[in-house]
Amino acid sequence: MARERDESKRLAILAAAKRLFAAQGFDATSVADLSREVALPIGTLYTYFENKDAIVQTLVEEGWDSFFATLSSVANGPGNPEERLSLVVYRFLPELLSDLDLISIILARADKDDKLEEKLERLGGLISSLMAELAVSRSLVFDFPPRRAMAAIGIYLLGSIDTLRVSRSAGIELGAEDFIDFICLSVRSSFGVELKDPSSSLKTD
Amino acid sequence: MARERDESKRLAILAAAKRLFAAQGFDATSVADLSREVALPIGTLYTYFENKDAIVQTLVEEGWDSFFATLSSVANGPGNPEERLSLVVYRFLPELLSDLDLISIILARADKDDKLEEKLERLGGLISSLMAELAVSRSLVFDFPPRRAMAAIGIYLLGSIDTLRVSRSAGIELGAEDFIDFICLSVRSSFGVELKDPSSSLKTD
Amino acid sequence: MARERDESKRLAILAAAKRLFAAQGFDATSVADLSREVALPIGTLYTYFENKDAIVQTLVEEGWDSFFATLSSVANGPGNPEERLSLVVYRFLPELLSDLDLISIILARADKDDKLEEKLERLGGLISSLMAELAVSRSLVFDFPPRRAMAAIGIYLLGSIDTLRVSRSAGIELGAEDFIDFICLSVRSSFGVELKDPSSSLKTD
Amino acid sequence: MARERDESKRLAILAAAKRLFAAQGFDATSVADLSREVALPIGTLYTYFENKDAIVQTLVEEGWDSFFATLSSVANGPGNPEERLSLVVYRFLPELLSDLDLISIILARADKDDKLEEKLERLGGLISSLMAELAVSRSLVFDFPPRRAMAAIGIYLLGSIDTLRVSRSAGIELGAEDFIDFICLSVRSSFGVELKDPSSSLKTD
DNA sequence: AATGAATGAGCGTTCATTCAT
DNA sequence: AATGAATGAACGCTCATTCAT
Repeated sequence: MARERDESKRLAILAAAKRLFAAQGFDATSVADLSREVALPIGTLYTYFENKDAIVQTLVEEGWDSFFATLSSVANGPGNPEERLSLVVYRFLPELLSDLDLISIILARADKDDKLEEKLERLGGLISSLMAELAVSRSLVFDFPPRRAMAAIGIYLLGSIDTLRVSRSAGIELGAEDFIDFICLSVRSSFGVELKDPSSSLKTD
Repeated sequence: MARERDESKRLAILAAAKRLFAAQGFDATSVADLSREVALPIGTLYTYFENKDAIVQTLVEEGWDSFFATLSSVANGPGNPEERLSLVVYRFLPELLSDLDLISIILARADKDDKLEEKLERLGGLISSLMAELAVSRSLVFDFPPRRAMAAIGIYLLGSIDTLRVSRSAGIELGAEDFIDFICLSVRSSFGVELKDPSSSLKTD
Repeated sequence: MARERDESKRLAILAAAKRLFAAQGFDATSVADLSREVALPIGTLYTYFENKDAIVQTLVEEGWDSFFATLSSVANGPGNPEERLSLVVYRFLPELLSDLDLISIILARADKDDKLEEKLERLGGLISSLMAELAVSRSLVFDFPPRRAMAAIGIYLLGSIDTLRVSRSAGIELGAEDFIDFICLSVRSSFGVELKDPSSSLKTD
Repeated sequence: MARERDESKRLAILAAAKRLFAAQGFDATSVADLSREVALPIGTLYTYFENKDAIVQTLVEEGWDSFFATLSSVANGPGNPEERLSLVVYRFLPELLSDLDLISIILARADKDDKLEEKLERLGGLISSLMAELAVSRSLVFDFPPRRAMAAIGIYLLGSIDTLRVSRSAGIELGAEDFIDFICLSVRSSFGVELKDPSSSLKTD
């Protein structure tokens, strides 16, 4: 039998692509660069991916899948709405911000993603329904029509991501905790909900 | 080389470049594309700009200059801090968001901008000092250490910009007013300051 | 390498190659295309043939062998010269024209065939000697020096083949019978010999 | 002003392409080969032709145009039908056969030519109407239904061309005069028309 | 013996920049 | 000064063949 297709090579290609595409951009990265980075001949890259575009697309799709998996396990998981919102902020957001390379690529290629609307709707839906549950549990009337909800989610999420990205480019040291800090502040002053870090809650009470 | 003779041609090149770079990206736009779009021979482009990169750089620099001019005239202008903050939100932000092409380019090339840190500091400084004035005038103690201020400004500004950009790519219709609406809401609940549209204030009082 | 084990696989490869090489050309057909068409792994093709070129060469050689077998059985067979010439036209020519794929390949690769001269001489010899017999039996003096004979045979044979091939490309519906019809006409007016379809001759006399 | 587009370069490219495409085939000739043969950098070839395919297409189209120009000037020219048919055979056919490289390419790419039907109809029309005139002038009733006429023209024309091509590949020395000789013989025995070489007719009468 | 992943030279094409005019 | 044809390195990708399994 001939050699088996080697998943570790596929993953190595994706990892190298993530590094290079984030660092220098998709167009500025040649397949030859990629082949050098991953230490595999050019032809081999084409054994694992149909073309250069398929590499970014896989990166983006698997990235969203992973983010969605974390987000929905947290947003639809057990616990009351406050706890789940805390998890979104203290678990999901740091995971998101930890993969700055991937989100740089996702943002840079948003305009080429033809399932983007679907993804945003899904993302918006998950967070909106969590907010709605929170409103019900608190007997509050949140005045959040869809457009305002969309704007709010976008601003907090994309704002955190992009500020992190840009500040890193500028050599300014901001970290995930700075955004979490600000979002908690905003949530408290807007909704009167105090989000607590679930990992430290074990100790406090 | 680069002998600026006819300002209208120079501006036409920049305008065409803004359109094309925003629509298809810097790398995907050839100098020949640009020459076709602006209906000027390739050689002429090189009379006005040293090379392709100098075109984006000029676009980015003049864009920031224009944004700064508006922002500082408003932030350092006459009126009390509340009024000036209102102008930032109701005058500066719409101007910023109206030039989506330019900010797409600025964001996409942030990582190549070697004066980015300086710009962000200047931007942060302008807004931070306005916030500080607001605190003094209101006798409030805003707990806004530099990192939190940076995060806040980044989130609102970049969040608005990028949400607008991404939503447009996804075919979702959000407009500047949705972001203004959300930011006013946030400012009110965080600082207790009610921002009013200055254009309508003429009539109310 | 090239260990002929399973004759049916070898034939399947040749049949698939004939189809693809005729339809898209030798250079435009990849070994991978061929492997897909014949539903056999690439490696297996190399078990049956040393390389891609050996496949066309085999196709061409076996094609000529088959044509020669038919032609010489008919030209050297029983019957008087008129009957045998009729068989050449009514039996051999239709067989030749029925395998348009093969003759397309043979013609397209004529310039790479290093036994071409030998083949043409053999072909010319078979037909020339039949014509000579016909002359003797009719007590005619055919003025057919070798060059004229060569030209005549080439024109009728290659002319029929190529006109059929080209007309098919152009979507014009010409069939073997049109060429037989014309050749019979030419033979009658040139040599005064009436060629009759041997299959119908059973009935007529 | 910049350099002017240089027609002599365009022609040099076409001439080199004719040589190489005829000698080794279109697919087997790389653009780099062509650039070497014509002693012009690769990029320059793309200044004159959109792509490799456009080069053959130009070659084929301009080739047909030239053939048609000769053929129609001769077939529709002055003189009685016999004289004009003589010119077709003694003027047009030698011109056709003299450019063996070009006709090799035309034949090899017939299946990619999407105006082939149109060309064949035009060619068939020119010759058919000349034959019809000949019939009228001779008060003969030629029994040439379209399919038979098509077959006849194809056989003589393509047969001559392809026999010449193949015989040259095989190292057999046949020349245009051999085909002219055979065609005159066929015309005489089929139609009773004696074709005379127009260049020698000056002397004979 | 049978396989199909691996390979890398070579393909057709592009394009930022130069420079003869 | 203004031009656009010229350039050639570099691009993304293919594929006949090999060889580890």
